[in-house]
Amino acid sequence: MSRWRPDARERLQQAALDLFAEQGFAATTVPEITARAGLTTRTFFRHFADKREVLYADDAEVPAMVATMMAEAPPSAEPLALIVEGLRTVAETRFEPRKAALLARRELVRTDAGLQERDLRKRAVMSEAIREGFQARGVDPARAALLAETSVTLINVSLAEWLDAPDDRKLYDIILETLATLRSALG
Amino acid sequence: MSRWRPDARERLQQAALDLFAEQGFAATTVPEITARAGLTTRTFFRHFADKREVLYADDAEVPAMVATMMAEAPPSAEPLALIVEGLRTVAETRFEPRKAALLARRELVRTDAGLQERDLRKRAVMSEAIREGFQARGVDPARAALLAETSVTLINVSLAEWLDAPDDRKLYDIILETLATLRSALG
DNA sequence: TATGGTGATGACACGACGTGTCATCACAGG
DNA sequence: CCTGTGATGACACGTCGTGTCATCACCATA
Repeated sequence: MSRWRPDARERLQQAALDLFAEQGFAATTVPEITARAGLTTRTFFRHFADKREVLYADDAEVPAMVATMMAEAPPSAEPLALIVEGLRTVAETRFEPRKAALLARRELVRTDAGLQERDLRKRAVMSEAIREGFQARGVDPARAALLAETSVTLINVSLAEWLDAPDDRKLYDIILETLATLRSALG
Repeated sequence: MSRWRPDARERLQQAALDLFAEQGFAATTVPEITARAGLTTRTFFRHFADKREVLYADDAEVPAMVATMMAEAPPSAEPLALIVEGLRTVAETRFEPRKAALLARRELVRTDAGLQERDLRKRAVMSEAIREGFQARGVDPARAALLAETSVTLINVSLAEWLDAPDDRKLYDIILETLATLRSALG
């Protein structure tokens, strides 16, 4: 038997999610989490930068994934088509299969200002990745920033709607509708 | 003579800004700030919700101002025209006269992740105010959310560009350019 | 003039977060 | 068998932010 039970990170994450669901985010202390996971407080902060990060561990690689997608797309691809295609992949691989978890997280975030700020930061990181992706493709900086912010707006507005929609609604379809709405609004 | 020197809030704000400029945000403690202002730590937190808020005190009333403007605009106004006109007012009254302060704040925010999160939260609050303004005018929820997010994107992308532009460039002109760029990018 | 209310501040304790640092010790590789 | 490595424990510590009670100039009113 090894010195410690394996999967410390996963145990911490599970304990944290359980406790947040039971008593809320703010009311849960890090020592409580680590006690349930059978570890020490210090170890929690070796795996997660802070208490909020544990809620976003599953999304850590998404920006890099987006960057890769953008780098590998054919040079001829139009920015808007690139966005739509990218959002489709992210929607299908990262969001559609996790609706319940995303709903639970949204509920938690709603209750805590600090979590809202962290949520916004994650969006900003995503926007930054997209912006860099466009700039690497030769799009000029101002346009790249604008396209990136707009992409993030598209996914977030659509995501919010999808989370409240019946289960048979596809996120990708909502994204397309949202894009159409945006176009008509700027008409 | 009154029991305490007046303007406690302003003194705290000034002391904080000075110290942040001298030693950075993270390296400055709240007791340092209050010592310089001649007050106690507890008093700081009576005037500002947390250490970061002191940097945003001057913008506290902006969302309410936007809400008022939107409520008072003639019912016939088109959403897009409303946005442009609103951004013009905000640009001229709240941003143009404060370029130096805004540059200094941006520099501080750049150095601290926590400040970045707070900055994003302020944008989200603004977006929320705009969204509610549109909904109160009868715009349907999805469209209102989209218009609000897009408005905030417009002002932020434009603001970033304006802060780096020569002093004779007008923020409002940059906003118009940004809007044109956005239209063409979605075209 | 007296009196009682009010509102801003001080003083103090405290819990929680997050970090620095050193010790421990199973495990892998030579 | 030996040695380095990497994950964890143990512990101290600084900072943030809140709860609570005391203080006391100022003000309104009788």
